[in-house]
Amino acid sequence: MKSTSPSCPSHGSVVDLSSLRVACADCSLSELCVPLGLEEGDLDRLERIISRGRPVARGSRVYDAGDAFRSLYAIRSGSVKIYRTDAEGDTQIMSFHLPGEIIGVEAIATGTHTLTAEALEDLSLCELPFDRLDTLATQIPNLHHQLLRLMSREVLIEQEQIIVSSHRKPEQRVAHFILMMSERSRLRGCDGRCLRLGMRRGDIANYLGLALETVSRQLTRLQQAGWIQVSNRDIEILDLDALRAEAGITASPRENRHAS
Amino acid sequence: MKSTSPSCPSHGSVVDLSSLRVACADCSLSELCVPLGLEEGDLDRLERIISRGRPVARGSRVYDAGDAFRSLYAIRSGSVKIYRTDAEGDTQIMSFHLPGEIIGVEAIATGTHTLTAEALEDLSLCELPFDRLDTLATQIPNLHHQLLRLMSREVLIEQEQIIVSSHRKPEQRVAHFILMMSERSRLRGCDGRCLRLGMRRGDIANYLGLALETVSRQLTRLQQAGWIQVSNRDIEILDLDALRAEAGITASPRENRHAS
DNA sequence: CGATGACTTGACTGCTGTCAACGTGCGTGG
DNA sequence: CCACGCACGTTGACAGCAGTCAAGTCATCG
Repeated sequence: MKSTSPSCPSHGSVVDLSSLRVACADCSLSELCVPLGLEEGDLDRLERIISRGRPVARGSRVYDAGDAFRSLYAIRSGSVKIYRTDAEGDTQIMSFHLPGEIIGVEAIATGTHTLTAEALEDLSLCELPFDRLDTLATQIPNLHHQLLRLMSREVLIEQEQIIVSSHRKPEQRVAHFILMMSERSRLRGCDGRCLRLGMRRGDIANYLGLALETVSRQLTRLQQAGWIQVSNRDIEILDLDALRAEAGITASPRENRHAS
Repeated sequence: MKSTSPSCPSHGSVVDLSSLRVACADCSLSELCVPLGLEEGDLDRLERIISRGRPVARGSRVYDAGDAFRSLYAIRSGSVKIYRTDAEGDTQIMSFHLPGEIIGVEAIATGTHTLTAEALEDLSLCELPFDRLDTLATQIPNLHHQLLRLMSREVLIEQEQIIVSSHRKPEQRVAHFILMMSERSRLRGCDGRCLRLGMRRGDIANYLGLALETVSRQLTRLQQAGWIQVSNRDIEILDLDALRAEAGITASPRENRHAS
């Protein structure tokens, strides 16, 4: 089962540390992040409240369920899994997040985190204190809109997940998962054909509501069909159209989901 | 299989038409709706942009997928199902909504409705033009917060649904569904022990990602166990604790989900 | 009162979860 | 540098449950 390992430069190389101090305007992720659509001066004011480059080691938490909600976080590098632990002690993974994405939104309503965000790899984050962000939003209409859109987008993403996890069969879920991650990688500037999954098979299975073995079997099935090339946690997409067909994707407004 | 029909006054009697013109402050649903937390004067300004009492006949649409997004709608009476139709023509029900709840939030990000909202019964709605609401929100910080919380709550609700539909077994899904609807009825002032479901079995099945027959079987099973009493679309809850146990509910922050 | 659609119940099949064994890669320590 | 151990991943066997198909019952409305 040894195969030509899909070797993409992707994010094996973490963001250069020297870049951690750059301004939002110069950040390679700025198009994905909050500043979108802001004027020069407004951007300045926003930047003043953001603290950049907070590092989080793999396995550590960005925030824990039960923590008071203080900030949103923008991921600069690394990836995050967000999960909920119920009273029985089962954990249920709600989402994975890649650089350029903003996490913490779900806590705005309650003021308390109900979910836990854990680093799948070493992270670097930008912290956006919410009270100040909120105050600023009342002064900068564009920022206000950006916040609303951010949350509305979250709703859309979750709707997609509801459909996938309640109406799709295992093969469709796995294919969809690969496509989704690929698409989001592409937004970050990666190839899109190649992706490195930061999470274990069990995490994927949990996220998709499947058994670990089912995910594994589907991956080998997709590989045997020639649609993808799997090597450990690296996946190369060989036949995008076939995968799309497999996922049951037709003409959904995909560009609206993780891009702005 | 004929049974003592659970006869609750609930919303068999629709809201008195004469009440449709009342101000938000006098509306029995005001605690569930936007005005929450607003000052006297602010409420006035908000009310001026709301048009009240738009009727929608059962089976008609409040908005259609593809429509331009113009307004949010608060439900005054009746119930709504919101669904998505994919390119294969399959419809997938995303949510049901009861009086006091606000629909349309998911379209804010894109500016276009991606879902269709259809009346399960005759409806009366309040329309909240979004551009004016949005403008007002920049002037009234509390309204701005209320909008954010509204959307964040939507995120929480959908998270719950993701968990239920991807991690729970059929018996848990059905039990959970009954509890959820009951809880939301209770917020509207109904008994909570009795509820009338406006939707068909097929709708419930679609929503929960199950086969129609599975829903039916689970309902009869719950009835045979003595937890509930089913009579057509009326359901009476006989043993709340047993149902909760069945649903796998333990100590989730339930009060944060549909209440403010 | 009949027709139509909604719901229930039954029989059966296929798929997915579970359990279990085996393979593989990686890091550690000798 | 190699050997070992451990965690992760894959593969196989099997059983149970949910989906499908089909028939039958019930409610609603003209």
